[in-house]
Amino acid sequence: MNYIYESSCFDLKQIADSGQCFRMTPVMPDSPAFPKPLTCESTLPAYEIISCGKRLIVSQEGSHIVLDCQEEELDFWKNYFDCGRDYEAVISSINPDDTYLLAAAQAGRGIRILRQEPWEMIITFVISQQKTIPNIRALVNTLCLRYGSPLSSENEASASYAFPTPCQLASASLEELLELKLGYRAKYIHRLSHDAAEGRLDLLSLSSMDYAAAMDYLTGFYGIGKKVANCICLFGLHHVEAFPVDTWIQKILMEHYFNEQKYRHTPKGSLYEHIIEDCFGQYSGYAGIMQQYIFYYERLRSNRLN
DNA sequence: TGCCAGGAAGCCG
DNA sequence: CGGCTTCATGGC
Repeated sequence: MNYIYESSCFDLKQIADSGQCFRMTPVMPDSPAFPKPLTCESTLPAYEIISCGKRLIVSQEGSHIVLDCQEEELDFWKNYFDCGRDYEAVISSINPDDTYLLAAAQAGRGIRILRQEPWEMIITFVISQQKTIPNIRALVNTLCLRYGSPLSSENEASASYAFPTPCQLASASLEELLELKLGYRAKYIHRLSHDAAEGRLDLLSLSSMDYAAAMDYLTGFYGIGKKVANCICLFGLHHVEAFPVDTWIQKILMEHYFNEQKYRHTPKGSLYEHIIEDCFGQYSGYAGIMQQYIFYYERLRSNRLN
């Protein structure tokens, strides 16, 4: 069934390119799942998304977002896209002196911070370390095909697969994971799967924690450092105050927010934290959204969006 | 054209 | 701070 959601701050392609979700699969116009266009001409991007074992076909024509899903799952998907938040207001709150952030938010004004499954985010961002985004996509997809459950479908050949549960992933041996070219991340994934399957990593409890507690909890596990924990918090637990610092963000902070004089006495180890506090602390409680704008913008300008 | 060094949404010991 | 899996990319 098709449902329409209206928003001027929503862009499927920007969301797909924003580096938070690696399972938005473009649906080809020749596919039977491709949505019938509202108007005759525009048949632009359509994507399939699987989350929590649910399936959505989503497409867009201007400010009309077409959600093709079961009626009882509509609220789930609206929540997934963070439809309860006023992104117009977020952008309006940007400090007018910060011209870089203004430009970034303008370029990525259709970005949403998705509410993805915590377990999927844990594994996805453990995989992400020292990998390119296309590479991450391929690896996550492989895990789903190999270990995930197919969703109910007429023909099995074109079935969509859910992200594997902890138990399903734990069924893979370390050698098996190494064959998938996961490299040194294989041992992290192997142990995390067993931790989750056997209850040492308590996903339910994790979901009830606030940002600080979740960071503390997550970084206690093998293979999860501060950066990955922040990504899990931001994209899996919707702690939008989380501000992951990767190599792109480091570059941006140094090029656009660093001041030689101001930080000349700041220890190198805490430099980024200080810059973030000084420049993004004013967006108290939602700085992570600004992080996404600048991350997307820098990659867009570098022509690195694939 | 072919090769190699540097780097990729980092983390562990 | 060195090491780590693999591999697409850019410079020479």
